[in-house]
Amino acid sequence: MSGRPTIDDIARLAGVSKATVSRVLNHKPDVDPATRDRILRIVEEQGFIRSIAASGLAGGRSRLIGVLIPSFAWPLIPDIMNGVAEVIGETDYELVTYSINDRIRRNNHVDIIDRILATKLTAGLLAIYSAQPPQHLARLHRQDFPVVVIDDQDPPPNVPWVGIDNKAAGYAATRHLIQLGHRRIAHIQGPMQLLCSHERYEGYCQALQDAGLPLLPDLVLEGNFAPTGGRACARILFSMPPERRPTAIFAANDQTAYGVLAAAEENGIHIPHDVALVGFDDLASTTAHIDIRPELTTIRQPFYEMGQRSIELLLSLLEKPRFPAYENRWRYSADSTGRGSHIDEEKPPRIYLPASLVVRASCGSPHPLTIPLPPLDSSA
Amino acid sequence: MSGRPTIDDIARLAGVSKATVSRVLNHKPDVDPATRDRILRIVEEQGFIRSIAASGLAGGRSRLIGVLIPSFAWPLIPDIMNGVAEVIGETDYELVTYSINDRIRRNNHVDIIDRILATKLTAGLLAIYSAQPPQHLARLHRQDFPVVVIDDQDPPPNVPWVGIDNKAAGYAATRHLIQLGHRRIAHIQGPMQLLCSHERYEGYCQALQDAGLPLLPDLVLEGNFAPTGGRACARILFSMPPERRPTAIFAANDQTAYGVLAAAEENGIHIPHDVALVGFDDLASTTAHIDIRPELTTIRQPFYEMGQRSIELLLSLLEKPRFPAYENRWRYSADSTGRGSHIDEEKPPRIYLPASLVVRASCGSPHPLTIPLPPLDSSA
DNA sequence: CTGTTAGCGCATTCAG
DNA sequence: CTGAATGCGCTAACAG
Repeated sequence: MSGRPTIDDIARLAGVSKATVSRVLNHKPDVDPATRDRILRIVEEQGFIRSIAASGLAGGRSRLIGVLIPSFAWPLIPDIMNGVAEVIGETDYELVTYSINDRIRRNNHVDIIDRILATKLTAGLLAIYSAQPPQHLARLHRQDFPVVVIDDQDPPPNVPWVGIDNKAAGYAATRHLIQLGHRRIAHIQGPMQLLCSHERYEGYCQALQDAGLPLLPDLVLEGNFAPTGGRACARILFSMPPERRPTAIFAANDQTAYGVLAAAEENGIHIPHDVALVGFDDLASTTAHIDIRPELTTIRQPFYEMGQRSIELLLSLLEKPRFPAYENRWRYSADSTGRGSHIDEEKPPRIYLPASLVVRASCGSPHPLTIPLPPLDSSA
Repeated sequence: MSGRPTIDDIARLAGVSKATVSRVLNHKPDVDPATRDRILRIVEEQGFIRSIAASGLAGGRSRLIGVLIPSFAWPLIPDIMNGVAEVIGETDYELVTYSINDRIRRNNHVDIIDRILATKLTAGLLAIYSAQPPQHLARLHRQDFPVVVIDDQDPPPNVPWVGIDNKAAGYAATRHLIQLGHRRIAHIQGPMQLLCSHERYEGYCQALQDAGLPLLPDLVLEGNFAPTGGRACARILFSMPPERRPTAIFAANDQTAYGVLAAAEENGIHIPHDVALVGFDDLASTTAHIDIRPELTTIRQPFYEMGQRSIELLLSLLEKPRFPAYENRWRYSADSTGRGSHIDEEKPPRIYLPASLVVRASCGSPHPLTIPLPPLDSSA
């Protein structure tokens, strides 16, 4: 008892065997309520926290959750991670972060996924927006390693996934501009290697079509999800003769829209007076720290909730009894093509979170307004 | 050998005892070079990575590094963490992130520091910009728990620390404006609970004094390190009668400067023509993702390097032989007041990294220009 | 320089 | 419902 208390100390103090203490700590049902309470009280008094390393080793199941992120500088990460951290903070799990580094890891025969598997350090993995080929994740999943994917570009079938309906959101953004009376609506896409870029574009096309508007190829340009791309594309659009120039732009994300704003200023184009602008993402961590004028009408992705839900889902994969499944907590849409995966018997592994349209000044709205998107309406 | 190889498998394949394998893995010097190579080859072939949990348990020294961050959304974090992750990626250590959540943790009798100590999960801690009272960190340090602090508001004496010389940087920013010919230079401070806000302000005062300029109290306002504060303060400054209005503003960080830009636009004030503006930080993760016009003249803090150096320092605290100390790699300035701490015999635990002045359009410079700051010249 | 022996702190059998 | 025994995978003393 010189250092921190160990489970033996607690057992001694409680007058029980350490096996019983262990049972209580692991939420086993078959313990006498009285002794359970006594043990918990002593645990509390002593400030006892059991060693994650030891219990992981002994039980074969660690209480560390891995989070794989492309880069800490990817703007979505802070928002998502705050949600992740909030849920983890309520549990006795901790977070191990793996980031995909530009530079080579020391042992470059073994990639990160191998490393995650080989160290057997973490009990499960949350993969955020992975730039890794999804097959790697599929491999993990196939090996019965619990994985949840957030917004991956093309989630392997049956890998649990949390995200939004990008097509519906693209549809809503475009429809908003149409309802404002715009007829020449441009779209600056995200990088077309990403599935979400395609989906948002599909929503754009669908909205035009549903409104009987023509899809004008000149008004669709591929950006890069960064201001540089938005700026370059907007310059092209703004240099068009007035009669062909768009009166509104749907940018595939906010950063692209920032580039559009810069280009507009260069060209003496006033937003929203001359051109209306809609973005996509509405990151809390960004909007709190910069001061973009005019404020952007945009699609808000619920990143914080994505973080929460994805960790909750992962935890339920790890310990169903403690962290019950979410049958009724969210809307989900089943991928019914699964065959053979052990996850098949589960509820479908795709969780769609509701996005919303946030109307602000860049479309001419005097007062901000948040409009929830309707449930998966227009999805083909 | 059905699952992942274990150290026994390697030992068997190499025809040695597992103790020897362990010695090799732990970089012990006393192993026959030939067998060492053979073992390493087999380790490589098998893709063997030893369990962090088990080796931590057995050796009493884990290979997990804790990183304590206030919030993932704090803008400095991505830049720093990328540097941290790069160094960690070269080692066999992994990162455990602890973030200070607004909400209560489940067991709120035990704060995060206690938790970090109690789980004995991590071998050391990097505390970034902690909003926690520094005494907590001092407690860790006193318990011989290896800690390194980045840019903490008031680092306890003798706790290893990595950062910049804020006073010198504030001095350089202000002097730049003076050299441009400005005489009425305002300063929008950071929140004055933070030490760095005081230091930057001191640099500002010193620069004015050295130039024989009066310190005008009306021109010093306290912001909050966010655009809202910058905007509010700038409105006050811009509403002053022309003869008292500043011709230049030194904002204590870039986010504050963004607020100034917004206020300028509101008031029809042109930057840099009417008012020159200097910021502070120059975060790579921010500038890459937004498109602020005009581009900000600012002080660049080497956050990526801070991340790298702080982890290297922490690693050297943990394993001096493997990760040698940094006697000659950086300039440092000793805090010679230490008494009794075991770190005393070490090289001084304060590492000052060089900042630089980045000249851009917000001061009227047509072309960006980076000027390294001179070594700790003007520090009192 | 190397093998043998004991645990690290805990979860999990298996009896009772 | 509970205690005693066994071992997770690895490192750290020991001897040799």
